[in-house]
Amino acid sequence: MARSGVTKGRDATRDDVARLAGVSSAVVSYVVNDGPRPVAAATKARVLEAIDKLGYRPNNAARSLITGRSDLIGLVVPDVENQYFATLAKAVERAAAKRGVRLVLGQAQPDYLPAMVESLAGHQVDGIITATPPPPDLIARTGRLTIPLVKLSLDMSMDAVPSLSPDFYGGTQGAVRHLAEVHGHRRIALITGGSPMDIRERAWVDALHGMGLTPDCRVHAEWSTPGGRAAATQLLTRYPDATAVFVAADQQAVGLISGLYAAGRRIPDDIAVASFDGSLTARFTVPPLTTVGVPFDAMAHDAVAQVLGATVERKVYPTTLIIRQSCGCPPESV
Amino acid sequence: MARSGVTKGRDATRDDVARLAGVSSAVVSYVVNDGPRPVAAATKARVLEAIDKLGYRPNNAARSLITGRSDLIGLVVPDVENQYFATLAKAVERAAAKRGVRLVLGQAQPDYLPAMVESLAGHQVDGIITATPPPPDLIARTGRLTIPLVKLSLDMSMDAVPSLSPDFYGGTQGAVRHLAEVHGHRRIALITGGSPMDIRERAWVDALHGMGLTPDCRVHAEWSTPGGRAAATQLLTRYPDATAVFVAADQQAVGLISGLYAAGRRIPDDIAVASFDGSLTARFTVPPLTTVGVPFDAMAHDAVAQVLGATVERKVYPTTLIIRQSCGCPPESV
DNA sequence: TTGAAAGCGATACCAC
DNA sequence: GTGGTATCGCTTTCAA
Repeated sequence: MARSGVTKGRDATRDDVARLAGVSSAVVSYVVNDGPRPVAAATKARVLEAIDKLGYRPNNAARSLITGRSDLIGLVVPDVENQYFATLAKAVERAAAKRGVRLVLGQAQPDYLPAMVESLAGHQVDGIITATPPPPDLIARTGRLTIPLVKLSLDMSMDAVPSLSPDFYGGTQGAVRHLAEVHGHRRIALITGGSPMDIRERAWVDALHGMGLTPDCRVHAEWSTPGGRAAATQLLTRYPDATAVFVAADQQAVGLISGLYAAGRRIPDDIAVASFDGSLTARFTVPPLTTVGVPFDAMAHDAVAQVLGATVERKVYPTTLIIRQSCGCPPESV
Repeated sequence: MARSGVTKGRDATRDDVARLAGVSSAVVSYVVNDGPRPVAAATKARVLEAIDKLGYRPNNAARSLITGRSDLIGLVVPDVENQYFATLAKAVERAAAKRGVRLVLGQAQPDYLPAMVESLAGHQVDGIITATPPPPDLIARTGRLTIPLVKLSLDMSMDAVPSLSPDFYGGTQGAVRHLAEVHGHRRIALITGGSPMDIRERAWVDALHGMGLTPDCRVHAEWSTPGGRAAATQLLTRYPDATAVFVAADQQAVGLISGLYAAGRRIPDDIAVASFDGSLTARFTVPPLTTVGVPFDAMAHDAVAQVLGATVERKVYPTTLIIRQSCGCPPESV
């Protein structure tokens, strides 16, 4: 059978290297880890040569067993196919790689999160970052949890789990105001997937109230592109007089645009759209989507640092309104 | 500091459980693994109770050390943010989870693949699935490679690595023929990111030749949405008379559509588009994209099975042409 | 049906 | 500067 590579039976171990180099296994360890004891240059060279010749590669399981660290962190998302989580995963993987840590990716809906956490913990990950909202009884359901857990890009809630998230409130308000103040819309609908009154919904309500408008056109839909597509129908049926929409996630906005287009509506002429996330896809919709940009890299960086021991605790990241054309701004206005 | 969960110092070990249950640690093992020796029902109950009370969770690193298996497999992609790889990652994660295996996700360009493989191997993954094309000297550059490696959704090439891929050739031909035979196009351009003459390019050439047409409008671009966007300009400049395009990847098609739209072209009226991948996003472009559907789940399932020991070797998966409107077909033709 | 004990591969402390 | 060696948590023969 054509297994790949040269199959030399069992991998070389540290003892093999020690034997070939004519040193003790401890020395091999010192060389591999640059410490904790010094090694003579000549000895070191011999060891390195042996390592190379044998194709020796330290066994992380063994190392992990004794050090208690695995250089693995877990990331849980509901669905990586969703562009938003894909972007998050990319950022987290990059941030982890920069620290020499590998990412174990798990997909789980909230219900299954406790089991997923258990599973990852069993694999000795050094920490877990979750973009899937933890059920209230997470801790109860996972026995004692001795490994760091941090929520990434989720509404902050009352649970004890540290949380890193974009400024949902401020970002949303900025976008809604842009629609009203720059483009003069008075009937600005909301599409969200949030549980009753997530932060974005609250921000939309407050923003409209603040401008003397009435927050009465809202439709809830799945946090996904098909969900946004379905929302288009709802919107058109229930609020035919809305002239603008704020969508809580780019993914939904993509579906919304598709639905609006299918219904013969023009964006932004018939209806203006602004959204939240600043995902890659928003640059390439037709027309390009005005959206609230989220600092994925900074958040991912801090999330990794946090589960790995630094203490960031909870933090809110500033967003930036990315103006494109779905809101009614001209093409070259950037 | 507000670390999450109850921190009870060190996790409970199998010995703790044994002590509490008043049995030997071997018995705990028998219970946890349902073998290899039988355990009396009463004893088992006591052990289970102790496990539960202590929140005991087997240490995978230790287990891996002795069994040689880690229940971890590696997946390498160039970029998970790219919708195509996100879809692949989702499918592979699901397939792995079904077998009780977790996924270690790595992002690496071809150049860095050998190092990534080394790193994953160090983490004792049971096998590696790569959607990043291996450089020709992968084996040479990774020392001996004793772990299963399989290429997923990549052109088959001459290297020794087993490969699972969609029917790039047949799928492409089908789409190109559809453009010509159903819609009557005679000038069908190609946009691809392939190295000189990837399979899709060859299929496009052959298909056109087979119909007495000339394959002379081709533009190469990055395998990404921005790449597709850039390709739009190229296409319009160099081949203004092309009335249809076949795009080698949905990602590029999304960018192309965006670029065409920005240039004031109507799809499919001014120019028809068909693409390859059948990704989620293709359903929601404006207009919806006609694309060659790839059986992601079947491929992912087999890839996991293969790296885990079953022997599928190499295989080509049939594709299906998903007719939507970018090619010129009517909305309700499905 | 249960227990004792030998490792799996690597780290790090303690002598030399 | 280098070499023994106990130890990490678990699986699995082998005896009892």
